[in-house]
Amino acid sequence: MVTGSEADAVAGAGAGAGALYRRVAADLREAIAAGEYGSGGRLPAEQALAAHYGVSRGTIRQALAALRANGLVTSRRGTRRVVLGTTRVQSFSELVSFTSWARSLGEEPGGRVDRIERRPATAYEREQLRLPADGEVILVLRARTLSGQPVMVERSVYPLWVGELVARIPADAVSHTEPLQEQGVVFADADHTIDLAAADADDARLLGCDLAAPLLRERRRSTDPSGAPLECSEDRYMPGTVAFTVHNSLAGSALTRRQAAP
Amino acid sequence: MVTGSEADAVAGAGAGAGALYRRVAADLREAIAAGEYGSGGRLPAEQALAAHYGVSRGTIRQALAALRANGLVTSRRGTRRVVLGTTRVQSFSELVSFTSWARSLGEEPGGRVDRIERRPATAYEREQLRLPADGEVILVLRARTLSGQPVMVERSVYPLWVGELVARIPADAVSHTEPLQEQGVVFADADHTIDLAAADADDARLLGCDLAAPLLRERRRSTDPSGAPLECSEDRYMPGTVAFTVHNSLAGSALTRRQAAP
DNA sequence: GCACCCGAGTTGTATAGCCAACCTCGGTGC
DNA sequence: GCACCGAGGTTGGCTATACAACTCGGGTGC
Repeated sequence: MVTGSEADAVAGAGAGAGALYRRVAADLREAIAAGEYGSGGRLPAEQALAAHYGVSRGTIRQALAALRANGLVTSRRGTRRVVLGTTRVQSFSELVSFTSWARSLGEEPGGRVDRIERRPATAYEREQLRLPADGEVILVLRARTLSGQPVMVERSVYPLWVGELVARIPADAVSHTEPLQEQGVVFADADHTIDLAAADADDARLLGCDLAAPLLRERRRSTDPSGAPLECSEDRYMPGTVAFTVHNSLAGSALTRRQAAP
Repeated sequence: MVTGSEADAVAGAGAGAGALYRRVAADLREAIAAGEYGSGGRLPAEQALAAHYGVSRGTIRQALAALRANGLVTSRRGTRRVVLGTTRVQSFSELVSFTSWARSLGEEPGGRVDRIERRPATAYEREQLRLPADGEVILVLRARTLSGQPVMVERSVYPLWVGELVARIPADAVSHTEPLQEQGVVFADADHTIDLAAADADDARLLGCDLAAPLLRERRRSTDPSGAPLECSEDRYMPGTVAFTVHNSLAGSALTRRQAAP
């Protein structure tokens, strides 16, 4: 947008997310995606945007910081911001949840629980889930499909209080995060580690690939808003079905390279 | 820190990076890494930190936003921040540059240019590097080692003005980004796509693996501070040598899942 | 003993203003 | 034609303030 002459552009953009700066950010995202400034084009100055949206410069800067973190625009002292790309940005739920990701692509996601077991936590799991020495966990092994095609095997390890909720979900439920959310279990932060793994017997059986076939592996540890560990999962994807993308920049980044564990 | 009673803790922490909030952030990072608040412990309130460091609450919030983006602390309305992890955070250069990453781990990085060619850009490269229809590029194929062991094959495609600088670097130079930086070529933003690829003849020869062996692939597009494309690279890692880690949260994230290209 | 409510503490959002650092571009001088 | 300089425009950084929204624990009332 940023074309009209009135200052109520934000109100006109609809009551999106509550915060003002989020609505401004969403509007700018749309404008960029629509190619309103072109690729490599320049954004209006902060002051101009502030005047247009009828908000303070601080609010505009908050909105622009979000766009910058997503790799949509550059940002350097002395020059107007430059459009880097028009990449559509996915919401957090599309990241943590295979289901909402698939749906946002127009694909038909599916899932089927293969096995649930309750057992003592391994040392690794105790550390990740911050459990005591005699802590127990619930492991859920689940095959995930895209339009009927098996695409990923998910091994999620939950602390008991979450696992017991998960165990009550029907085995062929498409989504697990949605029913959990309804019961007040909210995923807020996640750490991901991406590398490569060889298919074991379960993977081969559920994905229909050979034993020891190479798979793209994503290990994930999720916490709720209070920082309490909710889940510790290992997902293995069939090659050629998904890729992970990350943006980072000089001014703060979330991506790191790591030496693989032995 | 946050233990003394004086307000000049920042000055005492040494003249690190110029900006105040960066120094505060660095100091808090250290304190967290030292386990000063424990894992799952609570940080002091913003006001307390502001008083301690002798800065305004706004500056403290800037510092804390950086920690939060790196997944070190949570952040929700109504409660003090909670320490999520003590993950060491790498600088941007350790991400874009294999060399500084390896050095920060105490490993001995190496590199050897295998081949340099100048050729017309493919359609994909023209789009990524924003080149005209008859644009040309310089391709550099390079093997990278860790303590002598071949670990990664790097295929970097540069626009001519960068490629000509790269071509002047000795074939066995350890780092390419450092000499480039000295000549004013600064990497500021990068988009990464991570998936899996099969080794081709070059990979097999340089890495000593079988043809079609599975490799972890990272495709990268880097731009300079003005948003001008600098590089468009495809790196292939031997399995078990590196993993990529990412943090994301409800409040803005850089990671996305993508459907693999056909 | 239990549910409820209220209030203190804390972070989120928004505003306003100031100065420094920096980039760009046009004009000047040679 | 070329190098240099400077003015204006723009973002980065920092401060101060105010209020809203939320968490959590303790006290009250039943």
